[in-house]
Amino acid sequence: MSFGTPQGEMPRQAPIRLLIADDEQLIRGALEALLGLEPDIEIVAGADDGVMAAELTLGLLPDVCLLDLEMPRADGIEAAEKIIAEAPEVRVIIVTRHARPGVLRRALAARISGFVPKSMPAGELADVIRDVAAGKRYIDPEIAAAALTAERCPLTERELDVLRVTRTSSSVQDIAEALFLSTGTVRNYLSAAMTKLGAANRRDAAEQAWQQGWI
Amino acid sequence: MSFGTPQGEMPRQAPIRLLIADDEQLIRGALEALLGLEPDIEIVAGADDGVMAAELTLGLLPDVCLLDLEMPRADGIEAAEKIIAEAPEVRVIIVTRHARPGVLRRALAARISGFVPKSMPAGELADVIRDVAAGKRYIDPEIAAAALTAERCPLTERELDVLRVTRTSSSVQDIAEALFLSTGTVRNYLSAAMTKLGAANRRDAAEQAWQQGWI
DNA sequence: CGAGACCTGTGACAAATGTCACGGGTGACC
DNA sequence: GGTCACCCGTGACATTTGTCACAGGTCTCG
Repeated sequence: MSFGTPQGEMPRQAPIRLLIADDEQLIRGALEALLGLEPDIEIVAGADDGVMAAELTLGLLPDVCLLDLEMPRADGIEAAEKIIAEAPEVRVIIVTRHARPGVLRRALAARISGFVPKSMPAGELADVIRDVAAGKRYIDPEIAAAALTAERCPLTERELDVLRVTRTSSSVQDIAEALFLSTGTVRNYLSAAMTKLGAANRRDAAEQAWQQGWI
Repeated sequence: MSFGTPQGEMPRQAPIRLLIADDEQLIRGALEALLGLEPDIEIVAGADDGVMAAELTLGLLPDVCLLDLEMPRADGIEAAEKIIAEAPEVRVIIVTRHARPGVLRRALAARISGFVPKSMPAGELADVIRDVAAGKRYIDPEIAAAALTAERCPLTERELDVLRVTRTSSSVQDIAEALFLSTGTVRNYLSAAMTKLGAANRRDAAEQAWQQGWI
């Protein structure tokens, strides 16, 4: 378009090399179309899941990775951890549908550079990518505020374990077997968690903990 | 681009007028970018939810509506029902993340013209839109096969009602109050549904019925 | 060392849940 | 008219779940 002619006060010589990971092909293709319109962004690869995203990233070393949070095999944060551990110069942006406060904390702990919800206007995404490529950070202000006002987790490690399994088990018996505990112990943990969270039953408690991003 | 010059054997005079509804702005914007690249497609509006989609459609009368299934206020099928009832000449395509067999049946009953999963390659979407605009139908073959092999619902109307409420209520008492029934009756319906579905508890039964698209 | 938090377990109890048998009512279909 | 499916309810029963008190173990911190 502009034959590389500098336009702004700080022109970037090479285009920003971008990798996009999203398990929904339609969405990934649409994002590629959206960002492909930007002259200073070059899409170098697309990935279907977290494992593939990490592998491609470590091979191609793009400037920026756009990772969906919900993906098979490895979620966006797991992929980000692997990427940043082995190629810390790559900047990672997490995109998510349901932004839970605790997830942002997990993402920040993984040292990601950007965190945006899918509710963000499409026109702003390219600017976020440019900021991140330039070494800045971008955290969605709504989610950041929610994460700051959210109280920290009152549950113990074991209570969290039990709630985690609760989400996929139907009976206390199942939970106990999965964790190699007696049913009585499981019920004690569940009762404690329910009391702390003010939940009426274990499923509500597990749902609350999930919403908060604690599990 | 082509100044209206016929290019194919059956050139369409005017571009296809398209409305896109998706509650996630980023996705909607990306789809607009993707489809905006097609010279024969003109995006006339975007909507954030099902109610807004129906209102805009009835006002603008686009050729084709692309509706996300999961939306606030009214889901894609509810919006499609309203649109097709009042403006049957508008073609509707439903796009969905989790394609459950029963949902396809509901969508077909609403007389939609297209049904595509978000796992579809982005490049094919424009072709589907063209086919649909030309009066054809496009149903994703995977989902169609699943819908044909899926057995039909063994549950009675009332059992389905109870399972529907079960998904959002925590106790039998709540379900009974929501449906103006006695708790005993609710437990009987639940027991019957659980037996028919081979579920261990009411939540599993509700989950199964949901997965099948029966509720 | 003592206090306190956490992990794990038991036993007892009340409430919620699921199962079963049974009753009466309606409406459709043969 | 009889049969059948469905709707709605009751009552009795076993199981599951949630609550509570308590107890022994580890580990950390002052």
